[in-house]
Amino acid sequence: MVHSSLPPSKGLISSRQVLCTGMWEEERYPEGIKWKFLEHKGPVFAPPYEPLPENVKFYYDGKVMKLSTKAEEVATFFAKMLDHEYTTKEIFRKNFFKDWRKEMTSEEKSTITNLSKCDFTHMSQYFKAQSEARKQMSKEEKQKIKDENERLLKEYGYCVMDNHKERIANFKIEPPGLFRGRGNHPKMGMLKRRIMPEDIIINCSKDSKIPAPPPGHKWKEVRHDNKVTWLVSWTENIQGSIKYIMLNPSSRIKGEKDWQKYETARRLKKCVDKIRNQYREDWKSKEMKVRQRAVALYFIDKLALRAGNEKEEGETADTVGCCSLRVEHIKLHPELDGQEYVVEFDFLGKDSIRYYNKVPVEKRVFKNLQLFMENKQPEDDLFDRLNTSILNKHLQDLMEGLTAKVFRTYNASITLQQQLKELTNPDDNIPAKILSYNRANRAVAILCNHQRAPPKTFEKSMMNLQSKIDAKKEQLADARRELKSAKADAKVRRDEKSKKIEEQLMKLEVQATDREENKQIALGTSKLNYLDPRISVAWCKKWGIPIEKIYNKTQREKFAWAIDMAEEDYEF
DNA sequence: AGCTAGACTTAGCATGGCCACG
DNA sequence: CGTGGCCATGCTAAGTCTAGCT
Repeated sequence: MVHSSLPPSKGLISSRQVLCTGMWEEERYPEGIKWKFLEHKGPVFAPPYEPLPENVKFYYDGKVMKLSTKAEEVATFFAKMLDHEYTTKEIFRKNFFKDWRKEMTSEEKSTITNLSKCDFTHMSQYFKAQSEARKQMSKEEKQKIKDENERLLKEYGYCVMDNHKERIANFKIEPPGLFRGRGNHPKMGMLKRRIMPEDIIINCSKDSKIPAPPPGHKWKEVRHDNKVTWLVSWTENIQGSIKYIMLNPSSRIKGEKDWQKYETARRLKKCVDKIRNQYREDWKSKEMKVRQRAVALYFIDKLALRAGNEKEEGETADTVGCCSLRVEHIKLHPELDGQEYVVEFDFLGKDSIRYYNKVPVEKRVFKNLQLFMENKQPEDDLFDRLNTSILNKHLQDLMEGLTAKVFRTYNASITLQQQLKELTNPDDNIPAKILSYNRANRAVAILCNHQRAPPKTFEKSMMNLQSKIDAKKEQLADARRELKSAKADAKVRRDEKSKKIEEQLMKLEVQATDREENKQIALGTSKLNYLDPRISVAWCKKWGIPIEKIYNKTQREKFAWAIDMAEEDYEF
């Protein structure tokens, strides 16, 4: 209804044909041109601050204090987070207080000198009551909000890029608030300021209807850059980085890019043996730089580690990837649990997610690691002669378009394909086959270290499921007893009933197994970002599994190109 | 060669709507 | 008819990588 005026396949099929000849870029969009026409309505700004009602009080040092609007707004950000552990953290409090004071009037600044004397509890209670009231709203009131959201989406949520009406991913500007980084972030608690039209750069085509800034305001800039895909950008004040409004994954421009990514990974498949032989040779190189590069690449390939760019110290949480590993992140065990040459990894990766793994490696790798660690302090770089730029330049020489992250995509996708082959039992019914699919998916998630903390309700929900299973077992026993005692003419019907219950039981048991195995593993990220969707589509076709069992609505939209093009014999 | 800005992908967590169940 | 749990979705932080500069 709302998406492209053309079926999703149309543009893609024609570009596939040109892509295969390597002409796609040149033919449709010469030299990095991303579009010819781009029209949109601009961003939706965060709602303005609504001052608190008079009866909601803030107390300083036990006394009521009326705050200026600006100071009050920032105070409400803190009050809304009061239940969170991080409002007790020193860094969070220090950063918050510093930024809050900047918003205060000079009188406020001279009075409010100690955060510990600030009492936000009344404000906090007010917000809790508000959110409670929101939950208690009548159907009509809720519907009204829903309608308004839909209207907003309809007006601002779409753009026209070339001949397609496309969904925009994030057309709402991020509201102001307190920055919460992941892990031990040095900037946690800082004030994320309100974005104004004057901060906004609009990107659209010259011949489009240019979006109007809100009354009384101006855009920072309107530009017409068709070498980029974004519609709107602004500079964020915490890290000083640029934020963008871009298209939804279902859009042509994102879909084609995604497809290209998997095609690059498939090209790696063709030369990965050669590359592996090469880096194994390089373990013996006379040059330290070459050895380090070769060992790092081995880790990236074998363990699906991220590249590991350098980060500015003190600006972000202390996390690492392969090239930025430090001596303190690995332990060498000449022998461990009956295995030789074991490397024990323990470090924080992206999003401060812990990577912990004990890996037996080849003797040569082990000896090299010992060499790299000689005469170094724990906080020294393991690969002191290497960085991602050097590594990627090397990879580029091995294969056009090859970078470190392609190994993750390649290894994830090839693992899924292998595991599906290995685990799918042709005689299984649909739920059992889906369990096999999820297990294959799980193997990938483990490889990519996509872990999650077990859901808070995990134990409880497992118990609920188990009691459902027990009840179903009872029901089955009853049905069987009835079957036995039934008269001949009722037997067939009774038998059918037992069969149906049996199937339901089986389904529940499969569900329990799946959930148990999935306790600490997140499948979503690999499914969305690493697994060539054509593998899954082909598998569904081959075994007669409805695609809806594997991909939800959003995922089907994102992977429309694959659903459309992959046949059951597709090979990654 | 090294550095930084810029553009784009990948990531986990919070939220809220919906549906099964009592 | 209300409630509790689950999953889809939204949000935005945090990575990767390139291009362009010095």
